Amino acid sequence: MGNQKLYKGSLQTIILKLLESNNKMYGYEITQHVKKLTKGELNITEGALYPALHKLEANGLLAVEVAKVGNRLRKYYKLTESGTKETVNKLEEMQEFLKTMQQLVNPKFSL
Amino acid sequence: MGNQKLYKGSLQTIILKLLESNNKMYGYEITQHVKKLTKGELNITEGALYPALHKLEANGLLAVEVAKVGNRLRKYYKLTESGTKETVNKLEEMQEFLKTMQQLVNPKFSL
DNA sequence: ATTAATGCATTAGAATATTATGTATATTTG
DNA sequence: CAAATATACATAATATTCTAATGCATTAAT
Repeated sequence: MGNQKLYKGSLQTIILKLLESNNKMYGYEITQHVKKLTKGELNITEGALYPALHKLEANGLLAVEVAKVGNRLRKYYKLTESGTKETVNKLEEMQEFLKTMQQLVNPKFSL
Repeated sequence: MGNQKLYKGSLQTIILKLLESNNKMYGYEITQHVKKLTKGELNITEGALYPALHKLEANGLLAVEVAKVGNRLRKYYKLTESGTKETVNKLEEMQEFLKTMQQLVNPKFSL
């Protein structure tokens, strides 16, 4: 790793995209999913994840559904209607960002 | 804009890449260059730029060369040897990051 | 002559993350 | 079966990095 800081600012978008694809997920599941998807490159820490989830919930983009599995608590998050719309925006912004950054650092171009 | 926060963490890399391409640049020049290159999408503020430049300098990646243009002060920054090496690393990390993020948000894939 | 642009810089505050810590249950392994 | 690891939530202290605001001074444009 070492480039963790590049991911700063993209956590919300990542969470929203995951929930768009998977309908509902719980916190721990998200961290493991992302770890696997990125082959260990991105490790979401709890200190980042839970505040992010709570904020998205407070902003009305996510809804919570508590489930009891065995004797353990699990909080499933899913997109609200508003969250689904916002996901589209955030993904567009991300694509725009990636395109721009790609241009900026492309070794083929002299800036 | 609105997606400025996505650029968080990538400023150093952007600066290094610009200096790799242009040999030497001064602060204001960097902001204008980036603004133009990104068609106004990324506006580097002074409060972000100067601390970043000073930090890169303190870390030995940049060297300063003061010039007087007319009656005005100008500080040209250029890569040191160590800075040139670090630029390669940072650009590799950035490419890795962009690739990973691209996968994460690619609408073709269900995560 | 006033405004906008150029050029440096710092400070207060916000946002976002890392690291450490806390609590508790469930599973694996020696 | 005991200990370690994994699962699952969460918060607090701290660090980093940025925006917004402010400040100073020179130069160009209207």
